[in-house]
Order: sequence, then C-alpha cells, then structure tokens
Amino acid sequence: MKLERIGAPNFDLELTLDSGQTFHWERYRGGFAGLIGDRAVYVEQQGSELRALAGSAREVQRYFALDHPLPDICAAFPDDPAMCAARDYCLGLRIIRQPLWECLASFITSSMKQVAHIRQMSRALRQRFGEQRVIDELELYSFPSAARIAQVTEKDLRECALGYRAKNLLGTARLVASGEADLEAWRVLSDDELRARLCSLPGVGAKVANCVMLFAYERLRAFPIDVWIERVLKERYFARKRKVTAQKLREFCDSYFGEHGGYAQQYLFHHARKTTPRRVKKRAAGKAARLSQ
DNA sequence: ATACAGGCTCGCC
DNA sequence: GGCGAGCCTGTA
Repeated sequence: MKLERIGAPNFDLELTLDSGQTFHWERYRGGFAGLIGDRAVYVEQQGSELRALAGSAREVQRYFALDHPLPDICAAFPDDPAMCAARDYCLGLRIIRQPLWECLASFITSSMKQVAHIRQMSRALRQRFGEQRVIDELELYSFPSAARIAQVTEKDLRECALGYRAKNLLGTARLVASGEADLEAWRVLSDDELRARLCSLPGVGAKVANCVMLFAYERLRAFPIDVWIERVLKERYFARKRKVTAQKLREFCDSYFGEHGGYAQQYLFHHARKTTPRRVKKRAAGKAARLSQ
C-alpha cells in the first residue's frame, strides 16, 4: 500500500472512531478501514500525522474535522472538575463530519441499542443493500442511499435485525428519497428549525436529532442527552438536587456549555462510558434483580 | 435465564 | 402536556 501523509496535530484517530459517533470503521492492519461517503479509505496514525490510502486527502481532512481549532475549543470549556477530567481523558477527540443520510439512518437504528448492536445493524444494511468497494485486500460496503432503502420492504429491514426500528428507517428513507425531506437543503436552517424538521421524521426525537445535528450538520452547540450524559449531569452538576426534570437539564446544558456544547457533551460522554467500571454496573444490576425477587 | 440497553411513540390521565 | 408501557433484538 502506498500511503499519503496528512498532517493531523491534536488528533487521536482511534479515540475518535471509538467514541460512538460512527459505527462502521474496522481495525485493519495497523489502522482502520472504512468509507467516507462512497469512497473506501484506509487510515492509520503515526504521531501527529495520518497515513492514508484514499482518493483524496482533502476528504480525509474534512471528514475528521482536522480544521476544528481543538485546543481553543477545549480551552473554552467550563472550568469544573467533571469537565477537566473529561478533557484530560479525551485529548485529540474530534467531532467528525459525516454524510447526512448515513448519520441520520444510523442514529435511527441506535434507539435502545449498545454500540456493538448498532455496528451489527450497520454491517447488515451495508452488506445487503450497499455497494461493494475494495481497498487493499478488504471488501467494504457503502451505506445504502435513502433511495435504495426506500425500495426495500420492512421485512427486508427486519432481517437486518432492526426490529421495530425497521418501520422508522423505511418511513424516513421514503421521505428523504421522495424529496419531501431535503436533508441537503436543511443545511441553511437555524438550529431550532433544523431540529424541528429532523424531529418530524419517523424514529427521530430530540436525542437522535441532536446527534445528527452534531455529527453531520456541524452544529457544535447541539447537545444530545442520553442516559449516560443524564447520569453524569445528575451526579456531577446536580448532586444535591432531588428532582431534576428533563427540561431543567436541557436548559442547563444549553446555557452552561455554550457555543461548543456538543464537544463538551462528547467528552463527558466518552469519559463516563470508558471509565465507569464494569463491576459497578453489574453490581447495580444484580442489586436490582435481588430486590425484585 | 432474564433484565436491560446510548429512544420513540402513542395512549392514558 | 406529563407519564408509563410497548416495541425488537443481542448481550451480559
């Protein structure tokens, strides 16, 4: 393989790909293989450089958001213990720029699923309905377009283990394929208008809409609140409060974390997910089980 | 085995 | 308009 060198200071490839933003990159040789849009890419990290086999270095730079001023963004985080711990843990984690449809579709399938499950569904959809791309000695499959998914049946999607998500994905694919939901045109909308449009799609609520805004539409204020973040916020920012409503959390996040709230969220999220000891989770589950007997 | 996951939606109050 | 239950499936 003949690899191209791409300068990538303040970037950690593995950390970024393992932070729950995207669900299809595979470890390959010393790096990762995946697709950027329709193009197969191999990329590995060597210190502050990437070595890539890709059609275009610009696409790689853009996808991994190497232009984001990461040190400035991190320096502007609120100065509190939870945030500082997350910042130190997540050095080089970037919010990437994904294709709109792929990101939207992936997060529609993510509801009530762990990362491992989401990856399986993504793989099944790609292998059945995507287009094959070969890179080095590896066969990859692109994420099927909305038009392609709009052609298949709910049963086909259920065979990809989507369960009740099949109906939502199909419904949204049809709206996008028909042009009724024009994802590209929505780029010009304000955050609030964009969120409202996204939430009008089947299978998309506030959480999924905020993920798509953050990971595809480059809305760096967007702050998805899932069960992990909710736990972190309640423990670290509302420790003494008894009752914290969803709306209170929402208002707090939007005002406290500010302009780059999405980055703050991703750092808090990843830190919590990777440092919460497994045995604590198990113990909590076991305790609940015993209590219910 | 069986509870539970990185939610959305609908029906009930 | 807030709250709870149901929805599918793979994993621990």
